[in-house]
Amino acid sequence: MATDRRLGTEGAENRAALLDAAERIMREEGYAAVTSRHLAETAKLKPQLVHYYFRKMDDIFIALFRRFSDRYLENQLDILLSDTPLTDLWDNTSDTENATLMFEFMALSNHRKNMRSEIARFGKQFRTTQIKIIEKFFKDRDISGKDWPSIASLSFMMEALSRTMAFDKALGVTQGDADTREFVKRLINDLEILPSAKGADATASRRNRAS
Amino acid sequence: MATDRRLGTEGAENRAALLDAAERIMREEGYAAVTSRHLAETAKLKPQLVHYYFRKMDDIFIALFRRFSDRYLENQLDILLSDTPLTDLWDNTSDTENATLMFEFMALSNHRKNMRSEIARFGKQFRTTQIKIIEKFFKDRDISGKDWPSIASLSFMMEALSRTMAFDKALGVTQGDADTREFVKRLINDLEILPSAKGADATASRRNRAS
DNA sequence: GTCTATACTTCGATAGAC
DNA sequence: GTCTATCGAAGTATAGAC
Repeated sequence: MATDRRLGTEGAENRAALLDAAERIMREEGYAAVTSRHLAETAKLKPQLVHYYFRKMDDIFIALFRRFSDRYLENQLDILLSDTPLTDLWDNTSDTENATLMFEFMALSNHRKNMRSEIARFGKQFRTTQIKIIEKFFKDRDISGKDWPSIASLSFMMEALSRTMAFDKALGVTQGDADTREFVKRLINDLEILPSAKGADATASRRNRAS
Repeated sequence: MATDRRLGTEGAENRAALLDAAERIMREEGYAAVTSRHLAETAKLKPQLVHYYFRKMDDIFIALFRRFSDRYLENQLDILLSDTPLTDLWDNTSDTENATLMFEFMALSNHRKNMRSEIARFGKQFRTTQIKIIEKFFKDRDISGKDWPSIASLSFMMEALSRTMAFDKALGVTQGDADTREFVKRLINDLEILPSAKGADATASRRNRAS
């Protein structure tokens, strides 16, 4: 049975190298290309080392996702303090590199079921913060809902549009892309140009963001 | 080298059984689980038959995608003649089964590069028809753009929202989901309730679609 | 026209050496 | 604490039998 087999330490250099390699392979060739041998080769290490640092292949994906999501969520928190949170939120989700990787993780979760809960947890946490950011923004500027969709809905929409745009771009499907980007950017721009209720005039410090 | 090895005929029953099995595996376990042995087992056939009907594993995915996309596009064409094209378009893209499968194909295209062009071609064709449908709808009802986004953009947005909703649902991330669905449904409903310019009153024949 | 026997490649994993 | 020798299982693919 699973004995007391040795395992590499968390801080080890080679461990990080393997994670880096795994991330690269996932992005460039898809999760299914992350095999112990291919991974080792990419990291310029012996294949057996993969199983020294990660007992099972699953563990690589888990560790990699943790590293990815931790960074992502941390990054997202900064937006709470931003002057232009909507723009930042939009740019953050539109980033092709991240979107590609996230896409692979989502696909992976359909293949390795133990990844599901990890990803779902991240997704919820991400959306929750996102909602907080928009809420704060609306409150700061005294923007009321009117016939707008709810904040949660706005949050979802922003994410859906930017994410899909990133996916489509990767595939090469571009109809409606530019128009939508412009439409959203203008909407965001118009909203962010409103002075904050807190007193400080935000418009002065803002660069012109007409795309 | 690649000799004149035999190959099963297109109409063969076992061939269809293999495609069915492949589709099921893809949906339930992800594309990476479609291996010759697992596939054969699912279809209750000997593993070697896989390579009799599909010379390479790639060929299965190509054939499967063709079958899928042909049906999908055919289905989409019917919407052109529908009384309630927006609702149909929305429902069509929201369908979880199809969305899941499409998602897998997209992920697959990052792993098997020869799938990319297939999928991109489908994506473009799908979006093009979608744009035509909305164009026709707007024309029929004399709806003018005003400060609306362009038709291409509307098309993109609808697809993005419904697709993302289907993905998120599969993952279990639901914040903003219900609100958005309601928001879009109401929007669609309001638009479709307008009488067609062609004379015939469409509203009479329509069921009440308030979710 | 349909299927099987078989070869060869790659994968994940562990026990044990340094 | 780090790495290697090695194994059994699973993967793709082809030549040849029915």
